[in-house]
Amino acid sequence: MRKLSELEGVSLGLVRKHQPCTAYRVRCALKEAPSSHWRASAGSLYPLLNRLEDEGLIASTSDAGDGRGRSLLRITAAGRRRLRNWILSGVERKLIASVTDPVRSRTFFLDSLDEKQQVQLVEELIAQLETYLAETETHLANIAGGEDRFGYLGALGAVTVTKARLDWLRTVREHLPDK
Amino acid sequence: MRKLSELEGVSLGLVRKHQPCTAYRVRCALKEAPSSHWRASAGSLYPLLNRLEDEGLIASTSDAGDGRGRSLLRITAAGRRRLRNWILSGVERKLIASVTDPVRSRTFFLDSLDEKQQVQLVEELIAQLETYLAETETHLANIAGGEDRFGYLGALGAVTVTKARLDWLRTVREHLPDK
DNA sequence: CGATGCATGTAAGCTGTTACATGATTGC
DNA sequence: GCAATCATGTAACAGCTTACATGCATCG
Repeated sequence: MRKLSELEGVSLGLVRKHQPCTAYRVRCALKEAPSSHWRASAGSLYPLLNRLEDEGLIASTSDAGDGRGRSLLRITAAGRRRLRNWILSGVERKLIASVTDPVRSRTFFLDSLDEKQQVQLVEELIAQLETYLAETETHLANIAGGEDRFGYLGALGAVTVTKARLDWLRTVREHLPDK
Repeated sequence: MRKLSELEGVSLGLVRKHQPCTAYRVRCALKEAPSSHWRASAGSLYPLLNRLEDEGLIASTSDAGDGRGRSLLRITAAGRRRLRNWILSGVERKLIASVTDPVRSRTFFLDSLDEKQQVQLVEELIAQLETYLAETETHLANIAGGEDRFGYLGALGAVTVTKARLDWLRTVREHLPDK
């Protein structure tokens, strides 16, 4: 039984959460959250969902009441088992440590810039991260009080981590000379 | 002038930091930090560095004193310009927001598990993250006091974010029933 | 009746991985 | 002399992206 990729796991979970729903709906769900890493391009999602259907993890029924040839997706019993399996696979060391951050990657080489540029860049990054933090907080506020407890907790994670990144960037700023 | 990929930017920065050094040395540098996302497989790095050389961003001189056919890499003036360019590209919204976290992705669908499994998984994740945090802290302590200021600040970022993820996971635990 | 959104898909490409293969050097 | 490390590379594939293409539905 092959391992599900990250996008496959997330997509399967979203089908379960929104079922019955179209593939298009899953795409939108992937794009809704500001913290979502996925571009959820049509080019990845449609073949991916077809693959999951071929493996019997989701089932589709064509919607007779709609002329757009759309099909409604549902997770199957086998799909639920595989989803649980995918969730439990999250304890692997490799996954725990695989948090990427392009901002942090660049910080390592900040001494390539002269001091004036360093200050300018870091301050700009702080401003951008503040905007992004506000977006994640708004999103969190929007889903607060809803019935999706774990959706809320996930969004809370995005806010918490963004705050930490911002704190850290401010520390970096303090290590640079004043203007 | 094509855009450098993340790994290209990081590799170019590492050549600059460790020059003159072998490609193998760059690979090791990528694997040293516990927070490094990159597997830095030979299959990606060697072709990548050859590409950077073809574009004149790094220069190699074969080491006559070594029979292993190894070559020593240095960054060129054009390479330094491109590296600065890559660092400054970090302010793009797309990059700011592209922080992936497989643990968080899975949290969204935790209601697929029964409560007992939820508690067990989250506690296991907390334990794993604690171990990982200890690794990043050890690494930070190892490079503290060295002359690489931004290397230290980058590693500090990894520790800060890991602490935040752990805090958040403990909050998730509190939302689950007691044992 | 035209713009926007819903809905699905293909083709080509980018960026990285794993697995395999080779050989020299160094230290015990 | 044998194992571990240094050193470089190729082939196949995985996973996702962008760009393109198509067409119906809905609302003003």
